[in-house]
Amino acid sequence: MASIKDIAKRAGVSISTVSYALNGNSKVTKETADRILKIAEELQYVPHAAARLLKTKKSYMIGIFLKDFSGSFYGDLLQGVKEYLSLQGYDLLVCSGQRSRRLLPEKMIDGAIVLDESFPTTDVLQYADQGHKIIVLDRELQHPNISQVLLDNQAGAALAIEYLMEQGHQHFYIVTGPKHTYDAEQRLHAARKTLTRNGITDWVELDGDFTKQTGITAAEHIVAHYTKPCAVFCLNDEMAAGVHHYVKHSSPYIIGEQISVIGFDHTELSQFIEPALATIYYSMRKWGTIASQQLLKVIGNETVENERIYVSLVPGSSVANIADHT
Amino acid sequence: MASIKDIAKRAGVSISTVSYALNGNSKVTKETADRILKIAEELQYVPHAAARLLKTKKSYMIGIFLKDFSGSFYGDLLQGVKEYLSLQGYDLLVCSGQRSRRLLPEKMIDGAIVLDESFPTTDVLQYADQGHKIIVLDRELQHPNISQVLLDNQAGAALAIEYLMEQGHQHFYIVTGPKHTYDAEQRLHAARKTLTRNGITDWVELDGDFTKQTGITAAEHIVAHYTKPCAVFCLNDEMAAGVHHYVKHSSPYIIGEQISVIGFDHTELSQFIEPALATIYYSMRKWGTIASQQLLKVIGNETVENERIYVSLVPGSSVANIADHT
DNA sequence: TTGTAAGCGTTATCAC
DNA sequence: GTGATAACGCTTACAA
Repeated sequence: MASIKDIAKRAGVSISTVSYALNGNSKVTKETADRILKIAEELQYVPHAAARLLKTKKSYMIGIFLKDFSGSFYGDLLQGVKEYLSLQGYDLLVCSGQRSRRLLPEKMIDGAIVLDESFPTTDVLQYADQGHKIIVLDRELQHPNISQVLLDNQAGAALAIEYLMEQGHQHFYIVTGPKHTYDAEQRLHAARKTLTRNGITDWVELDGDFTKQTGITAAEHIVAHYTKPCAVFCLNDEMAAGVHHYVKHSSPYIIGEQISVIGFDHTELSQFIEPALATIYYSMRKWGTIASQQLLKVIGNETVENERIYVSLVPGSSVANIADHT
Repeated sequence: MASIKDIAKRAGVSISTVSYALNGNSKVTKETADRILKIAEELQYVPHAAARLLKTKKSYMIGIFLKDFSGSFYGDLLQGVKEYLSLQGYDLLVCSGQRSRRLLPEKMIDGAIVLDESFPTTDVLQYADQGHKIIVLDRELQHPNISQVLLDNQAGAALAIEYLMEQGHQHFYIVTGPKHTYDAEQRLHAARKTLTRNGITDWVELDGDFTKQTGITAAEHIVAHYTKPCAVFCLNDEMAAGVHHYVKHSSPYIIGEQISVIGFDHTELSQFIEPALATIYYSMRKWGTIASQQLLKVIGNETVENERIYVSLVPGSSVANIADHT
């Protein structure tokens, strides 16, 4: 494990000269620099990241904190983050779990992107107070060292409900998401508001937690109490897939006829199932790109505005048009 | 940003006493230790990871290197790795891309798990030569610092082909995977061998690269040349989903009747589509767990045997039983 | 039981 | 242009 000291010895120069040469400092003559570089090559020299970091206080690594690694949910988001950071000379570390959160205060990473509701807000704020730069994707926080890049959940939920109404629906179910998570709460809030604003009172809320299983459980209830055509707004696609599956295989009803379903997130799954799931689309990749842009700006001490990721409706035959039937 | 120096000053002791207290060394009296701990708390002291690493040469971080973050493919694998490592006091960093590969030689991580065919074998070997510990999930390598945990692709492919034959099939397609990737090559090799061993010569290989799109392209070919019932072995589920989709929506044929399909990997998708996709199952989570167990053993300088992850057949109605028709 | 001091591998500020 | 040397924050003999 060669260090600059070894190189210095071999080249017959001092370690500072080696350091300069390695970092392309023009102080050192091209000749000695070349000689040093060659020796470094021979010795398979690799700088010791921790030592450099200790001195420079810049790791050029960014951490993104996720609740877990499950599902295909984050693939494109990560891809977006990674590509942008890579372009800017930063590395991405994907982290999950309590322990890894210490990477930020321990200064292993230059900044963090948080999409993990189990990451306590008090900790986020404390780190920010200590001068660490953070982008939050899952909560609203006002702090000079924190910036937000949030989904426009409210618009999405409104779009979903309005679409169902346009198709003639009047009887609704909402399958909710995990408590105390930003996206789920926002979606639920906007769905209620949109229904109410349109004078609709006939809706039932069923508990969900964004898993397929709770979609199935919700569907059991809906099927058991079925009396008339209804529309189900699942606060994410995964639950919508659960509803879809149960209705299709364990009920006499047909998705897109008696029972309509719409989801949220436009996951790959939603486009595979049949009939195709109506859902709310947004670009995961863009979300990631913008979040990382913001983070690097914050790190560079630029002031940034909070950003919002816009969403759009993807119609699907999982929603019946019953406008004529009313 | 408090350091042990600040704590020492405040507590009126030396930095070594602080260090001892912080690390629970019994040398220091409970009283002073408590006092120091309390001050550390007040000052919101967090150790500087790089400084500690520089001295101890142990980061207690493990890196797993993936080709990309796409798809839901790795979720359970990562979960398995993370959980085991966490139990053992290690942190997991999920990495992708060239730059991050330097984490290993730069000693930021104590070991690596590689599942990324674009990670050059020469680099892997070089790092191993330099004393770094590595587990490979995607190639066969003999080196004291490297251990392998490989899927039993050959058994899986044989199971798939045998299943198709049991169901009476005699006319085959194989949709292949990306060139030069271990899993794809192994699967293809075993499929050919199994067919040949059973005296079957009627099969056609169509190029694929594990994406849905190449499944669709393959399906176009199969449909265009359709003359008699046939069975398609896709070397992964994603392509099988592509075949499935195309046949279902853009051909007069029916999956599980004229055209049978079997995949590999037992992805979530495979169980959502209809008719359910026959496929080859293995536990991603177990793969991850075993890989991380092996890695920690290698790091602890234990010698380990290479491991294999076993697979099993998951029948599905995507495969027709045409035994009676022959 | 506590303090002193060396050292981990770099970078960076000075002299020379 | 090059070389000592201090410093980054921590651990750990060794001394007191």
